[in-house]
Amino acid sequence: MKECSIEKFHAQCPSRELFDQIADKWSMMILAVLADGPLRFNAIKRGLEGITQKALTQTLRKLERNGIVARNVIATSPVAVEYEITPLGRSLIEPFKALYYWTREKMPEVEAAREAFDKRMQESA
Amino acid sequence: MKECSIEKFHAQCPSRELFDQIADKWSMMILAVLADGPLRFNAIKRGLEGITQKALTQTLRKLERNGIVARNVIATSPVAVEYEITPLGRSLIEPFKALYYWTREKMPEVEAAREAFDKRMQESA
DNA sequence: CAGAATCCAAACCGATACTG
DNA sequence: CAGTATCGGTTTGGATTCTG
Repeated sequence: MKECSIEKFHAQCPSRELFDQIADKWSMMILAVLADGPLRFNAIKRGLEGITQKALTQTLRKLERNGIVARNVIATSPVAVEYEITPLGRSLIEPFKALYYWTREKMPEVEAAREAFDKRMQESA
Repeated sequence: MKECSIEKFHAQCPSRELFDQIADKWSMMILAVLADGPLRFNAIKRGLEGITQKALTQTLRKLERNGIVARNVIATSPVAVEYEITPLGRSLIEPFKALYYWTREKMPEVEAAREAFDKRMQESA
């Protein structure tokens, strides 16, 4: 594996590959939803409007594989499964929150930029 | 538009929609590459191994529309186009860097988790 | 409840060719 | 140089159905 820096991202860089995996919207949102404590499958689903069962399952598996969430099966009937953030996953919350708060704070500026852009495009068309 | 909090992401929440747009790997990587100063199209491309011209164009347009990068056409022959981070975009670098450094720092833990997970899967199969 | 399996449409993706 | 346009191929995503 090649090494890589923040200035130059090699396709084979292991950090970059991990970056690709965690930097998707559902991963971030699931972590946010789990931040306050463990939740069961359908509880997570309820917290993430718009996610399908399939996408949730896939993303949870990915997070589990990367050691970011833990999957605990509780042997009741019917079985309950609860998902919990690991300590590793917890260390990821701070960076994610900063990003999320950025979007809330900068929304007005972004909206203005979009309007200006769309107007420019419209004029040149 | 519905409001939403970090605990509950509504599908129509404007912050969430913005979040979806910026939280993709190429956006983050382009910003990192531009962090030290403006670069021209092909220079950015050289910094991002694996990106296609199409993906780069699309991502740059998206970033431009959201006010994160500025596109400056320099009227030479042939024309030169340089991309530059805006102040708004610059405010996004800190959160992104934190995320990137996380991947570098936690890589060993993640690798270990993956091996353990794959072993569990293999055993149950 | 917590998924797995399946199917189909839609989005995306890279490769190629072309342009001012 | 900095793109646009196009075209299969593949992946993705949603909806639905089924199960221990």
